[in-house]
Amino acid sequence: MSGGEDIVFETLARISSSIFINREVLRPDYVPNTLPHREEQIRKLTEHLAPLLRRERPSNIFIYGLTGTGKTAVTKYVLRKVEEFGRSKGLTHFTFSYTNCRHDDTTYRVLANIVESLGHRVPFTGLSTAEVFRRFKRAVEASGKIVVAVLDEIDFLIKRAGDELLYRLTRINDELSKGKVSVIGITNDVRIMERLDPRVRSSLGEVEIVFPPYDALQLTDILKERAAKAFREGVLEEGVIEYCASIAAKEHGDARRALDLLRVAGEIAERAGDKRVTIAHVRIAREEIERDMVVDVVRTLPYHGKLVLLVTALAGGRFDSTGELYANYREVAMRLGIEPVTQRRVSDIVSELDMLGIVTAKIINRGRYGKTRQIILTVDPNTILKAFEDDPRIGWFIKHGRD
DNA sequence: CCTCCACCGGAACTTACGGAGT
DNA sequence: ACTCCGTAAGTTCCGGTGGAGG
Repeated sequence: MSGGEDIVFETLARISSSIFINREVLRPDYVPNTLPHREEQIRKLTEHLAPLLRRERPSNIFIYGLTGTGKTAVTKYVLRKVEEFGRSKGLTHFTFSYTNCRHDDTTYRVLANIVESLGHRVPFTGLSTAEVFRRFKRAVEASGKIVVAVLDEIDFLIKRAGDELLYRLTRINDELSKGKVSVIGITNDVRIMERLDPRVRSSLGEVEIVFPPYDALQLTDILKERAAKAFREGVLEEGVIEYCASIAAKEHGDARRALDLLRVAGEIAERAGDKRVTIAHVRIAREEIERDMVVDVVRTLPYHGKLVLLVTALAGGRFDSTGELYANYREVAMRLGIEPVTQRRVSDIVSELDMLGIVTAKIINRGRYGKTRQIILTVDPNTILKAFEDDPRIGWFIKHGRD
């Protein structure tokens, strides 16, 4: 037992001293103290929140930008600073609430989350939405504060639940005698506004802030700054940062991707006991991230989603029409003795896989020969097949079932 | 310039299920 | 114990639609 303890301590000491000083600064939810190339967005957001200090309700704000362009980081950063500033002046009449609508994509859960951030408990199911809304109003009035509700990835909420909640949130100030509500909506879907009721659109779009993607040079700046805090001096081989930045720049300037690559590359070097992080480590990291993503998607997918993915991988990762995919899918489902779902449902599953980024589904028009979607895997088909090995039925099928 | 294919994608509905309030 | 409600997966029905071929 004492021997085991020694091994643990020795291992920890060895590992903790090799590569990283603090790897947390490379994690996607870390909010750094400086955000390079986002000065304009920070200034704009701060200006529009400034009325809080005069006890006025800020305008509703809409924030656009692709994934990994710093929307969430900038918002959290500014909110934190405003809060600090307010507290230093002894101001307590406003409060922020942050909800990620990817996880809470229903009216009920968003409201419940805001209410909880105001310090009241809401059961996670069982009440009617109307009841939760009443509790929300009561909570705001009881606090008497200006509540700024941040709805991150708001497109998930709109797609699943429509814009009714937003409509009510933007109009709730008329119904409140004490307290006020402002909304900050964050989205990476530029066209989501088109789906909204015109009244919601105009009131939510009072202020718009756009986050353009980073280019490779800007990504390099960001990585350098974080790397200085994350890694011990001199462990990064020449060109590693630039390599991560160039990969991420090709994928729509996603800073999260770049940071992930750098962190995982460091972890791989660490596990291997290497003294420096090299470009070879980054290449391995890229594969490992892809593998983890696939395993994760495969695990959480509904059953027929798995089948669709399997069929696509078996076909070499590509279908030129939904009809072709569906025919193959039916075939495999029958052979597994599973009742196939309708083509309509498969069409939705393809959209879901597209959103997860594991396939791209491009609409193509073939004139007389109709309009359909071309489905292409974004990852190696073998990675998918490997990820299915643990599944009892599908794993068996891959090994023995096909001829 | 119009047609018409092979789908796309919105909407309303069903079924099964699990939790809350009373 | 019973009712009400939300969620998730799936179905049925159906009105669009971009562009190659006539």
